[in-house]
Amino acid sequence: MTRLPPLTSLRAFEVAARHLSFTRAAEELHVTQAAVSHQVKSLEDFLGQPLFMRLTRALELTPAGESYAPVLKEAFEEIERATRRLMEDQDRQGVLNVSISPTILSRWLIPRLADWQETHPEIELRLVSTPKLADFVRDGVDVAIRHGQGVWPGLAAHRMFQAKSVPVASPKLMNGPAALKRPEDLSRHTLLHDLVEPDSWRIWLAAADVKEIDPDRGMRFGTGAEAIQAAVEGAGVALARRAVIRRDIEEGRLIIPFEVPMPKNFAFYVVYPEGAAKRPKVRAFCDWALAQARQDAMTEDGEG
Amino acid sequence: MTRLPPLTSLRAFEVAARHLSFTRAAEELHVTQAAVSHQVKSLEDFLGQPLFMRLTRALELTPAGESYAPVLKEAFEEIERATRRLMEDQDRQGVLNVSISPTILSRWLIPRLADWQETHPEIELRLVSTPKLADFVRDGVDVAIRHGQGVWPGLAAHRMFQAKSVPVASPKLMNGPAALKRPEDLSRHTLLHDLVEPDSWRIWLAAADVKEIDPDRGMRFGTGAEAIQAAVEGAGVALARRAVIRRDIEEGRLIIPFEVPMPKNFAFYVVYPEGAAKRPKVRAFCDWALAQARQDAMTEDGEG
DNA sequence: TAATAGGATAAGGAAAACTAATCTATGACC
DNA sequence: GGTCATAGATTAGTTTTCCTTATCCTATTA
Repeated sequence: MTRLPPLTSLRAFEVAARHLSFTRAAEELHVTQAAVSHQVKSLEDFLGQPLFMRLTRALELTPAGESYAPVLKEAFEEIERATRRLMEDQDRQGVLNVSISPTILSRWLIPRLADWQETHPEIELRLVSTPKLADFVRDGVDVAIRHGQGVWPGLAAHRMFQAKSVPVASPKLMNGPAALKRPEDLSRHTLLHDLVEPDSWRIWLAAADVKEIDPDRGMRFGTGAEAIQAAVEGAGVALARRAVIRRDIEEGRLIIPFEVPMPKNFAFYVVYPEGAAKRPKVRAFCDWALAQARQDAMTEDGEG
Repeated sequence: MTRLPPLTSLRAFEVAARHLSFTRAAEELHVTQAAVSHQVKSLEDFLGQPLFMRLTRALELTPAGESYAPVLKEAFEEIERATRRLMEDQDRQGVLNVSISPTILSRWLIPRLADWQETHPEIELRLVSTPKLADFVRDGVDVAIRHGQGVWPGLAAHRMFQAKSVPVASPKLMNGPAALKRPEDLSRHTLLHDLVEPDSWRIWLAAADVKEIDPDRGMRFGTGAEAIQAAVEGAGVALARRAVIRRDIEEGRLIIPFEVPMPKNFAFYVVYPEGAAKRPKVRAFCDWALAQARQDAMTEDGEG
């Protein structure tokens, strides 16, 4: 099979030909005008002939471009239609697979499930609660709620709410020579990790600007609840969401020795494969979850 | 318009679906098996569903893949057909525009023009002899003969023959305190440049492993012939092809003070836009020029 | 004639794509 | 039933491509 021109440049040309404007093509493609200009130029170089005549405040297609553009338009539309069809077929069954970490499942989603069933009786949620991040394709997951910085390659992410973790420890650890006064004092205590968010200490220590402590040392637990239990028993210092340990604080089993400001983008996100943005069920869940999160923000003010 | 999946991954999937093998798809695309594997995976991630079932020594399309592949095949074939049509339309007129530097035009092409007219009477060559590298699109050039390392982005290049340059100077410069004995001695003489190959001294000095001399200093002339004339008159040291200065050497006007081995890939190349590889006229010229160059190699042995 | 609109261009940086090396699974062969 | 060969997956690192920022250029238009 013959070598095709670079597909990115074909796409840029097709859009530019439709708009007869590099600037507007750039908007459609969510890139800059310079990018489109480059791509079209490189396609012209490949073909060895110009596709546009650059007039003063207008573009015009050359005869070559004139004959080329409609074919490309048709080809890309075909691809687009097929892609959409593929996505929609996935939505035939009334089931939506949601991957979600155990903590946020029990603390956040379960209490709101009644609302979901009321507003979307036709869509049955199938909840996959794994500590590890799900692989969308392999695990057949449609949408997930994840903790992170909002950037996952190939995935679309919408911020729900900030998930600020604070260090918690037994009050016993506040006295003595190793008393927890400043973040640096953590070097003399055991860090309690959980596998649901294995990076939380790394993130926290970076935010606290503590470089001397190896974020990987300490003990590992399956879930956050187990790590917190260990903290209650004085085994070390865990990271926990404020909402989760409110009761323990009030009843004196745990204290928060100190806090540091966390970057805003560490938060919970609704996440799905980029191509799934148009799937009605994914859309429905995403919209619902974000609306719920917005409500939280209003009523609880600074949850998590 | 809806977001399309990454086009590179669509292409990889389409080829893999045709072969039902990542390995063979990789061959067709001139990449490695790992590249295809990655691309297909990323497409599956984008779509949120698998397109292949990986059996043990075979690939099988999932129903989704089954319905997707033929559409893509058709779309890419359409693009391919349109591209070929575009290239062939360029060949309507019986004229081929050739960009070529003045020196090689007079020294190499002109003597062989009769042969071209004999073997390809239907194609009229239009020779564009510019010192500077031609812009294929803007200058309407179909094919060029250029000097370089054989790598130009977006262009296909076929090596014709090596173009080894040697330093030449008047015999007068061989004596006295600044006598030319080793490449380092050039620091005490004027470098004579020409605009046709403005980088030749830079390349030569790099090959000679001389770092102390600024390759840009010296005098500049329009053509190699002028620079050589200046060398004859003792103005400095020029770089010239052996064939060009043979007479001057024999008659004692110039000498070659020393030589250094030059990398093999510095040579003259037949060059055209990648997409033009299938154009009959470009093909014809390219084949002819390469055949001529091969003949040279046999009869002259080490020309240039 | 200054302001504006739209494209071109250069240089540097970010992201995607590719490679090399290695690993895994399984069917074939003796 | 052990060993070999085949084909895809995976990981880490590199290369290439692509994109952006900033600036320039030209022709209109106010």
